[in-house]
Amino acid sequence: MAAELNQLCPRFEKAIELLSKRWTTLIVYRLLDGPRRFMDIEGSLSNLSGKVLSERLKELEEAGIVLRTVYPEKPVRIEYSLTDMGRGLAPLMDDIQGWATRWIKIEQEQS
Amino acid sequence: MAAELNQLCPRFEKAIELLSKRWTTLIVYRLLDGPRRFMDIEGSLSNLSGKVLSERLKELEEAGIVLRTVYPEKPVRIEYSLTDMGRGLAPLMDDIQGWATRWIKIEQEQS
DNA sequence: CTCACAAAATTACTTTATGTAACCGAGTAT
DNA sequence: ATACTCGGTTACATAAAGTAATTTTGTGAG
Repeated sequence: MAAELNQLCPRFEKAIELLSKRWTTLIVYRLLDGPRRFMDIEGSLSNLSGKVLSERLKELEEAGIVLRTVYPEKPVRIEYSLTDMGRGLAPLMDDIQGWATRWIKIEQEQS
Repeated sequence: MAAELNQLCPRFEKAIELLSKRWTTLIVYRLLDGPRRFMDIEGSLSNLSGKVLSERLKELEEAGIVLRTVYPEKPVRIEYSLTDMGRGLAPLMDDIQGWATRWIKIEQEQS
C-alpha cells in the first residue's frame, strides 16, 4: 500500500534504463574510438547479433547518444558515431575500467 | 574467420557483464545509503521481483560486492551491505547521476 | 511439542528479451 | 542478368525476467 520511501531521480532512473540494457555500454565503448560501420561493431562484439545491434543503435539514436550518418558514395556507406551526449559517457567508462582494474580478478585456468 | 581486431580488457568485460545485468546497478545504488533488508530493497524498486532480487544478491555476494549478514534476533534479521569493492562503485554512480542531470530530458505530460 | 507467524528464498508457470539463421533491397561489379 | 556486399528485417528457438503460490527457517504462544 505505502509508496516507496526513497524515490529515485527520474533522470538517473532513465539513464540506468538506457545504459543497463545488454550491449548498450559495449556499443558506446566501441564508438568512443571513433565512427564505425554496422559490420565493424557487429564483428567486434562476439555474440552480439545483427538484430539486437540494429535495435540498440535505434534506441541510442532516439536517445540522442548516437548519430547515424549516410555517406552517398559508390557503395553507400553508413557510419555510427557518438554525439556530445554520447561522448559525455567517456568518464563513466573510465570509472568502470578503473574499478575493474582495482577489484576484478580474472581466473586463470589451472593446468 | 578473422578474430576480433580490438580485444576488450577481460576485467572491463567482466565488470560490464556484472553491472549491466538488469537491476544490479539499482540494487547497489540502494545499498550505498547503508545496509538494507531483503524486503526493503524489494519494496523500494518497483517491478523488481523477489526471485530476481534473490538471484542478483547471490551474484553480487559471489562477486564480492555485497555482504550478507544474519542477525539471530527475535524474528531473524538478514541485512545486505556493500563491501569495500561495492563502495568502490560510488564514483561511478555519481558520474551516472551527473551525466543524467546534464543530458537526460524528462518528458512532462502535456495536459 | 504443535501451531501460527514472519521474512527470506525457491518453485511452477507466463511473458518478454535475446540468439540464430534465412531472407530482402539497394548498389556494384562481372 | 547474375552474383556479391552491406544494412536491415523476419520467423522461429532459447534464455531471462515477472507473477504468484509455496517452502524453509527461526520465533514465540499455547
